Amino acid sequence: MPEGDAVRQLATTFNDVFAGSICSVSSPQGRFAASAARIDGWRLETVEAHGKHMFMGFVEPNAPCPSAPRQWVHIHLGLYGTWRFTGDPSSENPRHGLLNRLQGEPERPGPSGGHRAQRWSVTGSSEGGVWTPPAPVGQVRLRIVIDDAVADVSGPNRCELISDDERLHALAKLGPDPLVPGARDDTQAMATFVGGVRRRRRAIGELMMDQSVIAGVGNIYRADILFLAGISPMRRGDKISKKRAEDLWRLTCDVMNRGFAAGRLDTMDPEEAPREPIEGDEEASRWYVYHRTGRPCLRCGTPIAEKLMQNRRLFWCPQCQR
DNA sequence: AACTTATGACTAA
DNA sequence: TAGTCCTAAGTTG
Repeated sequence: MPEGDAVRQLATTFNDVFAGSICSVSSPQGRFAASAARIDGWRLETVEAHGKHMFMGFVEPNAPCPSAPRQWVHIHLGLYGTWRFTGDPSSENPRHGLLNRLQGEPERPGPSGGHRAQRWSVTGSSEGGVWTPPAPVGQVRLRIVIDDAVADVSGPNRCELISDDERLHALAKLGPDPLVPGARDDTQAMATFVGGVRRRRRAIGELMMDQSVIAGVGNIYRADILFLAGISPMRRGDKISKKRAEDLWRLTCDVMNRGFAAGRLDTMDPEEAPREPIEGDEEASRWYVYHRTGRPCLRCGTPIAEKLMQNRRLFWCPQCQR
């Protein structure tokens, strides 16, 4: 159940642990079997994230020319897709910062840090120096196995094998991604977002979830970022000033990058979090308004409101957001 | 066993 | 706006 920060984390994990390796690709569940067979034994070259979409680029290991076309596995996890990872406990592959960490090494800072929200375990059987991953659990659409790690995805909304052109076509439908490095100060990206908002009469609460306006924002971020921006989710895009829209872009970059760096979708500024957990309001230490219907706003005490917007639950503070 | 919920997005009407 | 798709976990009976 990811928003853009989690998808970018997943891409980072794949680049850290799986990229460069020859992969056994299969579909234990069967629904991706034909496509999996086409790239079984290929090398995973690179993994890219844009918004909630992930593209895994595979190349033939003995491709005749270095610029041979890739085949991309295009994954969109949707509402409840998940990846599960398992690593060989005896692996000493230095790429596995993650595995090292799970075996007790201190956290590694930097851009590759923070995989905490991912489901990793270190297990499987080893005989004669050959690691065998555990059997897939549940409905595994796609399994990718390398020498000392396995990744299983279940429940993806989309899982398809596509060409370079098809990938570009998918990317063309997406708005700017606030998690692309440098996005905050990318005047082009900001202008695209600001234009996408101010050109429309639709409510900003809907526009923030529209992946063609801004890619990667989901139901938690839209609620809490609009709270932090002090903007009512019902305000029409064309009724938002240029300056407010620009501030909203920078705020979104800041908040989502914090979530990405932390490996956890928390929007709360630690300074503002309640000093002690509030009975029956556990969300209050993570989020300002998300999932806090009827609870007092952390800033003004007004009960948090809820209504359905585009069939998703929307939360906001009627006092703080105008 | 049935029902509800979830950080999503598409299509038809 | 309603229906559809994808899956697992939690709650209710």
